[in-house]
Amino acid sequence: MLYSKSKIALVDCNSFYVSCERLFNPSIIKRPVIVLSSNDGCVISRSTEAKALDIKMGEPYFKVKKIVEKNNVKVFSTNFSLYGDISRRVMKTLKQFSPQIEIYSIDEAFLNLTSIKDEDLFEYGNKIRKTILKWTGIPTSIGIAATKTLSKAANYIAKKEESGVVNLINSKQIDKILSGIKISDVWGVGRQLSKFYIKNGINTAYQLKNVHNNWIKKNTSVFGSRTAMELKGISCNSLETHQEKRKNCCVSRSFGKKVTELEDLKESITTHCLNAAEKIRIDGQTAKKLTVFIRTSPFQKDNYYANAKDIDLPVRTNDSIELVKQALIALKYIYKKGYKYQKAGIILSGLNDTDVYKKNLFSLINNDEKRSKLMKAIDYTNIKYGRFSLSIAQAGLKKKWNIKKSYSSKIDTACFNFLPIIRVH
DNA sequence: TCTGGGGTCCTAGGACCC
DNA sequence: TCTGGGGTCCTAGGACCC
Repeated sequence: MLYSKSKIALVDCNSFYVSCERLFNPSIIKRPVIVLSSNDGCVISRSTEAKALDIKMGEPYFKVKKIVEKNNVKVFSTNFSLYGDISRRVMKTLKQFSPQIEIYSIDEAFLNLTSIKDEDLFEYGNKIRKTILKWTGIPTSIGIAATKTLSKAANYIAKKEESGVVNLINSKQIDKILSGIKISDVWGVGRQLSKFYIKNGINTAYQLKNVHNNWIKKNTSVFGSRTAMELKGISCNSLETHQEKRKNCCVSRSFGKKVTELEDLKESITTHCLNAAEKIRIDGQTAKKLTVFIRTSPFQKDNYYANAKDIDLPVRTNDSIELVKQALIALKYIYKKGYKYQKAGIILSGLNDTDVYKKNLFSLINNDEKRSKLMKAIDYTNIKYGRFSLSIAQAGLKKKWNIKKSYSSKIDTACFNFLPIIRVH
């Protein structure tokens, strides 16, 4: 008989971006708060109070503006460097509770709690929660179960419970809890699968758990059957405790206002390319292929245009200057006059460690070394003196296409001026 | 007027080989 | 007129995640 003894906790930060903003602005703790995506486009984080006002996740900001104004909702533009920094603090704290941790996203992590006794799990979850709150100020919810999918489900329920912790190990409530979870809310079941399941009379997590294996295997992908198995308590997704390096690196942005000129597109592609190149250099990687893409707004059906161009790099590289050169060649291939462009981006792919770097016949050895030193100098300067202290002229200085950011808290955790002030009398 | 960004994995089908 | 069979590798596109 298959029996899984593993105990996995999913720790998930509540309304993470909102909680980060609240750290530096306690006056908004009880108020409805939302955080917007890049360009102030969509709602990507909502406080409980904002959820209660029926502001939906992912909704375009202009559609909820009325609710926002009427209810005095506090609005923030994204501040990703802040969220990244707080995230690192949370994860560092979590590691103390289990060295076997998989950082799953900026605001959640799976922990292996197999070494904790069953009867102590709930209390242990509580302790994790309290410590994270005390040390970082971030509220969390914790779901504990035998598989990742079940711990996700437990977490989903924990979000709604006062205690913030739900433990399904040895629980007699599992089936009851799964009955209360809509099929579309199951981890791994997206839009398409939901539609398919509902068509076949499967409406809850509990029903999916009880569907016969053969039917699942015949009608869905391995993905589908893994999810169903995990609901039964049989682990199919193991904990990935060491972080793999990324395989692709994409940097893209929508424009603050529509762009028509090649010159502006060149500036933005150059800027994105420099960012992407810096990212892969930091990870010690080089790219084999580069893709540039541009498109008009997909919501504007008339005169829509989207295109992408791949370039196989003659030599795998992370050299900004070489990458920009190739990116601009790619851009010229796909640029067409007469369109109002909404977004542009670049993808570096086929990433590999720099030491796998194989010089081929076309590489000029001396030049490579000089360039590599130059890149190191650029990265060092930009880390020390701030982003874009050193750039190349093609990236432009005016950047009139640059993104909108009207509601930024401008908090920078690397800057003393933003430290909260505590007055002691 | 205004609709994010960055990832991963799976699969089908084509290219290629013997 | 008749046009194999089986295997691997690669990639684009779809689906999913946060």
